[in-house]
Amino acid sequence: MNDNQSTSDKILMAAIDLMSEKGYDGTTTKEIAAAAGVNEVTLFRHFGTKQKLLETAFHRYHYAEEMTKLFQESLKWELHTDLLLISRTYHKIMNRNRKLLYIAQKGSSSLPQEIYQEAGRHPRHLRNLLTNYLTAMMEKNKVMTANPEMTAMSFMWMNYGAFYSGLNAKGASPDQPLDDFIEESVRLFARALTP
Amino acid sequence: MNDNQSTSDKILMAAIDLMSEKGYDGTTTKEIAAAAGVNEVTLFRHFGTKQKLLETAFHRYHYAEEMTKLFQESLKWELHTDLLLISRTYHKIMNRNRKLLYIAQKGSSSLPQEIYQEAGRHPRHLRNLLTNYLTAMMEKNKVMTANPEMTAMSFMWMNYGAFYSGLNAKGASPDQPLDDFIEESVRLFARALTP
DNA sequence: ATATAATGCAAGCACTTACTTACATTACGG
DNA sequence: CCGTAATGTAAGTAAGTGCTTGCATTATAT
Repeated sequence: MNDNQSTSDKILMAAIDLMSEKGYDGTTTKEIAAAAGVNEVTLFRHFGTKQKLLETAFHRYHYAEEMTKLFQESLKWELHTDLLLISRTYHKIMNRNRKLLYIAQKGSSSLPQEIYQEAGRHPRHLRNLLTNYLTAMMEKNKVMTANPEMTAMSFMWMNYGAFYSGLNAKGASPDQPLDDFIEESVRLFARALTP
Repeated sequence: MNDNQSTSDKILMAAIDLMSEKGYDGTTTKEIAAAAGVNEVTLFRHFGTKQKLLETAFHRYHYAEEMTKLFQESLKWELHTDLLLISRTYHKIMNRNRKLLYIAQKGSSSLPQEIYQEAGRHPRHLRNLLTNYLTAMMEKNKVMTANPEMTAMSFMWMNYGAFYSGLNAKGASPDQPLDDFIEESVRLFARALTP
């Protein structure tokens, strides 16, 4: 049981890579083992089951508490500056866990529900934080909107859409278009919400 | 070959229903036949292959020319009114083909590329139409933005995100939250872009 | 009423997949 | 250097999958 860290990791990484491209059902244990440069039996000795293998991978999906901390500590209560920071952090987190999110998105009939819950946690959390922020800004007379929750949703969905439409799909892509989008969209929201 | 329309349709509908939930790989031909109330052999006699069955289903994905016609005929050159119409039409089209889009989104290693292309056609098309519209509105001094293409993308991704996050996932849902979102988000964009 | 086409049924085939077992080989720390 | 743990190799199992075949049954149209 004293896992050779390196071997387990190689298998996990290979599984994540393949499954994020071909889905859980479409990826075989033989493929994973081959991609990891390891015998298929070793895979089963480490994880017992294909499903447990993926669950282990998702366990490493450490939900970033970054967002909570950001909302507690780093906000300047200046709309444009804050939205920019929020959007950039959002994409950083999503990007870091991109492959796992893709796996959850593709889904499968034989996948434990826990995985989908984990994948949906971050967006729901952000929606709440953002709604509260906008409400507080309204009380400071620094934001004007008829419906802070819907405004928060709009901002979230815009970034969600940008992420899943593969804006930053390539591995070490230059990220320039992403930055352009973030700046332009934040400018738009700031202008719309400023009283 | 003179297909009994009703039988073929039952099979196609069952396939779309199941695959949109469990993915192409996760759905068996036996299941499809059972859900259609038909013998599995009948399925193969009609479509020959599981893959050809899905391709036939996608052939019914009649890409709505509605959008093009809308941009040619129905625009009032009044920002708020036009964005509202565009957003509503977008969600109408997406919703009509929701299940097929879900199948493409889940994907599979053994799915013909044609299917993904078809699924991506509508968003790309809308982006172009919307960019051109915003540019024209700028020339009329009715819209102000530094980057019409990015603005179009932002609007598109926002609606794309709202759609895929399952805002309207339930079959005959009341659609009230969707309407709320559309109105609030259009108001926001109109305010941001009005000079 | 009879020919023709569409469907059902039972069985099976060829192949893949997740997973197992038994045994040989290597790596490695005390 | 030796014992133990980790890995490789080969073979196989049980179940599931897409798909086929042969034949019986039902519907439909002329």
